[in-house]
Amino acid sequence: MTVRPGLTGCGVAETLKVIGDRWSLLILRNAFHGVRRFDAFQEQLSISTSVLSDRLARLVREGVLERRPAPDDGRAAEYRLTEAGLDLYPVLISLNQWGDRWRPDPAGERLRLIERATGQPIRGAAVLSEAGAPLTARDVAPEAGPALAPDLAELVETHRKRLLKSAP
Amino acid sequence: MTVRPGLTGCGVAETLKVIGDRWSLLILRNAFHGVRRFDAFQEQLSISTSVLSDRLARLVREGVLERRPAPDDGRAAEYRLTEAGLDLYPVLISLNQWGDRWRPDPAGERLRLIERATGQPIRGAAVLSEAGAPLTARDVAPEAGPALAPDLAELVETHRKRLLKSAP
DNA sequence: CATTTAACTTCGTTTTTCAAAGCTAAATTC
DNA sequence: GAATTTAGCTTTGAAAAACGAAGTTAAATG
Repeated sequence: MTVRPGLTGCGVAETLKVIGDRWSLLILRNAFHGVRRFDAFQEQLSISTSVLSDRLARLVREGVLERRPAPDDGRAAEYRLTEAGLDLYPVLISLNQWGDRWRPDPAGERLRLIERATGQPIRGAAVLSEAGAPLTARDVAPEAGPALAPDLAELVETHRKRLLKSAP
Repeated sequence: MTVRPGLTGCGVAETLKVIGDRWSLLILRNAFHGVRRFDAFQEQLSISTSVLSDRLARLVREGVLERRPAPDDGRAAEYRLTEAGLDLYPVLISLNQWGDRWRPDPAGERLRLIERATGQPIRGAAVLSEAGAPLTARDVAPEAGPALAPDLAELVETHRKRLLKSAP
């Protein structure tokens, strides 16, 4: 996970620096399913101890998981989602949604997500307008802010101008 | 990107098989910013030609990008987002949103996303209830469907029972 | 027709990732 | 309280991936 030139200065790149390897998101998926212990993660994912150890340590360092001693066993540790970790929920839900839609399983549904308060299935992840209406990529135009990486900013502005000229 | 045992049978894992490496999401980010040509991707990302070539071919094979001859230059090819590719928009927006919130840049905003129809900034990505209200991870309980990987299903059901016993 | 350009391939090297085995300290069993 | 098991790492040699540089092909340019 070395930092490469040109891969910073954008929210996507910054997030991928934290969870953009092949294991972190699967570890976090399990964390969202209530997994907390080293051996429970390892049992689920067929991941080697060295990699799991490394990934957990990194996620802790990045503030996504919190490591605390297990209350019932002095050897064991619990890894729990922090507020920042919980805030990755839309990422996981949107990944799950895409997989369900574009890589469906002929055997049927994989995961049903139910709103606890009502017992109803949730609608899923969406990009929303200020008014709360769902938006597609075509409905949105990006604008470079002051902190955007310069080469990306140029790209974004070119794209924005092109969008302005085409049909809204 | 070898398929590992136990990393299938879940929407998240299926999606990560397509875009879960270090480059694909950055390539797609640029595609959403209007980049279409091999050399334009390469200029933006500091990626080697061999890896870029491989990733683009994979994304085409997976149905996320479409490769077509460039209309203005017989040598060149254009890589454009397919419907499936456009449908990854919530993934990218939620990644961007997390990066902006938890890895802010002191210099200010990076990317502003504007709804084209209204000119207003968008609200962003969210997980929604059936009624359209935003939900956090704590508001949702997962339920295993018939196609969920068996070991994950066990986990999910355990977690669901635990949730039922705790405060809603 | 010689040169440049777009988009790859190939190749040898460096970097990263991996699985398997070993380690340590706490808990459990006898 | 010695022996064994367990949780959670480290270490290590091997495998995989990514890298840059050079080579390839076919179209465009001059």
